[in-house]
Amino acid sequence: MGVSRQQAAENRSAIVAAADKLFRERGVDAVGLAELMKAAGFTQGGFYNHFKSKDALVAAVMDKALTEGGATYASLIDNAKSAGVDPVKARIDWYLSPEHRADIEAGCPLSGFVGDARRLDDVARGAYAAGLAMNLADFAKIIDETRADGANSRQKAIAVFSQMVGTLLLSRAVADVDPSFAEEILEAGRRALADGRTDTEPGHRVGKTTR
Amino acid sequence: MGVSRQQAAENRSAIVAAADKLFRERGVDAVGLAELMKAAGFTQGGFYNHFKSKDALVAAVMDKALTEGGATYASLIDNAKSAGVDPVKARIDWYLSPEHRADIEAGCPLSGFVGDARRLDDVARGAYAAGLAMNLADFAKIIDETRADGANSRQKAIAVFSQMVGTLLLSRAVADVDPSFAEEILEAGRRALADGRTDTEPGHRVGKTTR
DNA sequence: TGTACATCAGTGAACGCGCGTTCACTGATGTAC
DNA sequence: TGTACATCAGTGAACGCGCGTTCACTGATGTAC
Repeated sequence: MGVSRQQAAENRSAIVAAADKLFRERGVDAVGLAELMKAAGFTQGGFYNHFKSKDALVAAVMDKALTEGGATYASLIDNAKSAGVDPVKARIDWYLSPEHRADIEAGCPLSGFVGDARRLDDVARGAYAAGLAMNLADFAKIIDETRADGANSRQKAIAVFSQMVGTLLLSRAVADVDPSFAEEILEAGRRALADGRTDTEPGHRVGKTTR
Repeated sequence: MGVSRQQAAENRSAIVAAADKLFRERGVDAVGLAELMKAAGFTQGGFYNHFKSKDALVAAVMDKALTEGGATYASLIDNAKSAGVDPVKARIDWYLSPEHRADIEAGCPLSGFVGDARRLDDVARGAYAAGLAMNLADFAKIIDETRADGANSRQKAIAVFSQMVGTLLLSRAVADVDPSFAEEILEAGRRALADGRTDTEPGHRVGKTTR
């Protein structure tokens, strides 16, 4: 239909954004290209002007979701710091909130795709692994900066993030069927991380924090 | 072809077993009934003698995997107890082993299906939630029985299990692409749970356990 | 700056293929007498 | 216990459908002169 190069680039982004949303919601296999292109506001045939295959789109989605996720985190942490709030606690509280559990589409892609990553093609799996590595490095850096005892900050970052991911996923898996069970899981995760943070907290604060 | 009732029941089990394996490996959507029936040793048409739809099979798989998973756990714990080993530690060590990470097909179905559970139909989701509830109740009971301070055993069981699931899934997600990263994740999870067990350990043992 | 043409992001129909499901048929198993 | 028949787990071909992908075509954008 004749479209400027800039418009074409924006259209490509719209396709990736629609795919990101639909893939997390229903899984990559369950979303067809016709439906996807329609959701992005186009007709089916245009897809191959932007991507050479569905796999290429999946890789692009992975890349965008994980890069963008990093940026979202960074601003969350900056806000927490400038508001004088403990950025580690801010991150955990957001991660294990009912809001984040409900918002799969815009939530953490590392959780959203963790079950699928293993089954995707090489490029997409590489993007996932790179995104996770970046996220953990960020997290370890924050722990280093805000904790008196920064020793083993990377190991702590991995352990805390694993706890966050496991808690969120289990809570999500049962949320539709048994909401109070889902809430109990979230709460147990929050408490464990609050208690566990005696390890990673500044020396003068020990024990539970009140919420 | 004329087959006894008992043989038919065994054949049904073979279909469920093949589906369990294939669904975990590649995802429910990626496995077709023709391929599935062939893997179980039958032709495509026979499927509907046993299940009224693919969704019904999914529910049956979920039910079988989670019930059976409970039984496997129980025997693991019994063995640990009779060998004089801490059953909580035995469970964690097995869960976060490279062997369990590699063995998705026969491993913990709560991890194997956690990413998919949300997207399955009501019956399958219900089976998943019930399986998780049973597993956590079991785990809490073991903590109660083996720990001096059994207070909040259910909350501890949830938190520890979430950590196990998150660690295993993240490790699995990057295992193909970056094996040493995957190993680092597993190790960080093991250490966190060993340290964290100061909470759930008998009073006279505090601090890291050597491995 | 204006004209002529190549580019390429769109459209929408069509392709072959494999999906879940249905069907007519087979023949040993299980039942009735 | 033996015979006659109904049952039903198998087979394998066929169904319509939606999938990922390809194609011929359109026409505004972008480029060459």
